[in-house]
Amino acid sequence: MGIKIYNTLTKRVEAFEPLEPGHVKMYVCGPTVYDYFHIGNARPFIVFDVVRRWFEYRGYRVTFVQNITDVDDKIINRAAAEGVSPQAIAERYTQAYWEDLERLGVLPANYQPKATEWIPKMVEFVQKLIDKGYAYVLEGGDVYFRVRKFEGYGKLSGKSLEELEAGARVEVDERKEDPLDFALWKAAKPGEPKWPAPWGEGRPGWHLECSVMAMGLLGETLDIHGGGQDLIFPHHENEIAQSEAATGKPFVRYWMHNGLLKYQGEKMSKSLGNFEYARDVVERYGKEAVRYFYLSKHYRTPVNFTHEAMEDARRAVERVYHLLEELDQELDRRDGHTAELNVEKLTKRGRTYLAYLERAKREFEEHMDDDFNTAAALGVLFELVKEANVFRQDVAEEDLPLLKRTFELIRELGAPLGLFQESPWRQAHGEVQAQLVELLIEVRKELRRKREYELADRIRARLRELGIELKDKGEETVWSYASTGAGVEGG
RNA sequence: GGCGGCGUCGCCAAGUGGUAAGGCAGGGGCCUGCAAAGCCCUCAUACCCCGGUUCGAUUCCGGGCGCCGCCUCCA
Repeated sequence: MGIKIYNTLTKRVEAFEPLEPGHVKMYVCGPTVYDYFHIGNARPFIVFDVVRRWFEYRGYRVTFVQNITDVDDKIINRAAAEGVSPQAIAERYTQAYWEDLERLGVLPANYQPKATEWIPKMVEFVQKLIDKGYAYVLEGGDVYFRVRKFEGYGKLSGKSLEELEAGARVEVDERKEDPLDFALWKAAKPGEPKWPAPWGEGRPGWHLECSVMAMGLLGETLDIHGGGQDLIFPHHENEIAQSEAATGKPFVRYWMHNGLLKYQGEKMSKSLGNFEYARDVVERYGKEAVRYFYLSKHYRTPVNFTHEAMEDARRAVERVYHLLEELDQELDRRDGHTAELNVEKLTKRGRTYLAYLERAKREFEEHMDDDFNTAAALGVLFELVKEANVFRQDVAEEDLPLLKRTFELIRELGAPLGLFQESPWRQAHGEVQAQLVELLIEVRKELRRKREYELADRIRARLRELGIELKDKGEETVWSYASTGAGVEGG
């Protein structure tokens, strides 16, 4: 039935058809590298990471571009404040950006172009707009885009020129032909980074880079362009104007915008000062809790950040890992890892359960296809966890392959969400350590047999302090790495 | 003021024209030497309010109220 997407441009959910069959070309606005990104900034990174993974899950080839804005007022200001070069700031935070994405489990984009590496292309692009009469040069060397000349300005944000004019704030630059016009090129000021251009040295305006790099890497018409809702106006509106003015072709076919993160009821924002760095939140709750936190909501709705919610998310993720661990160890105990699934041999109960597994998978996929409804999909996944927990209580020998199938299915469905792929078990921490733990379990088993509970409990308590959790099941004991703090993440 | 979004259990959050998934928290029980995990039972009868359409609306329409975002750099 295919993937459906809510398109900001049409304000409707539409069936997705890529321009080139089987190949999705998507672009998402990346960071301005002047600081670590905050937990709110992490939302689009995670959301579009999942969009990308879902297309791949569905068999599409995806070319995903995410830019890095490494020349900008904020970088220049920060550099001045620290007394270092803008380049040094940009390099430092570009590096940090990559590190943080990795910590969030976000797959790297296929292309991560830096604005400073595309300046000549941008200059060409501006020249083209000037030649076509869509842009004009002011005396000092600033170049502006002539908004009124572009028919359809406002189609993305739903704004009319009249409204915009009425709402226009006091305009600093009186030399502009029209208050609505926006900067394509900023003339160099003393001490600022600058590049040569036919109309004078300077640097590109913010909107310009996205258009130039997106079209440079993906072609004149993109399938998908994404970003936060706060970018709809003016950023994306301006991108459309300049791109379509230059090429005469539709710039983007599906515009996707994620909702924003609130913090204590207000928008989380650097300028308001009410934010927490993504890296700190990941450190505290683990990457999967952060991903779960976002994915348990629809990507277009606003969400409120609280530590309670992060803690809940952490526990929810833990619940799934507990099941995986139980399944794995049950398979170990009963030599079930190699058993082949053969429907003929299953018990009646097993067949019913298998049918359920298949239905769950289908429902999960349908929800994901429906405008990436990760919240509903996760609902299906947790229902599966529940059913699996019931099923595994009493499994006939013939049905053992279903335990394996359950384990695999959770991994399979978790993969496009970037969840449940970790190994919180022994292999994540090395064989020797695992054998040591098992040795202690052996000793403790003996102690319990002798009813020397005091010592047995001390072993359990001390291991707990080391992040290793023991759970007794009658005579046997299963163990896992505890997930408080960084535990589940393999810490 | 203009544009857009949102208002579902204590908290988070899907969803549907025929009385509502899931997670977290809570209560009772089973299991256990104890614990942890798990299981079973329980946990929305005004789905913001008021009208309307309908045999029937939380779901559609209209009007309110409240909250949020954008209109300025911002994911």
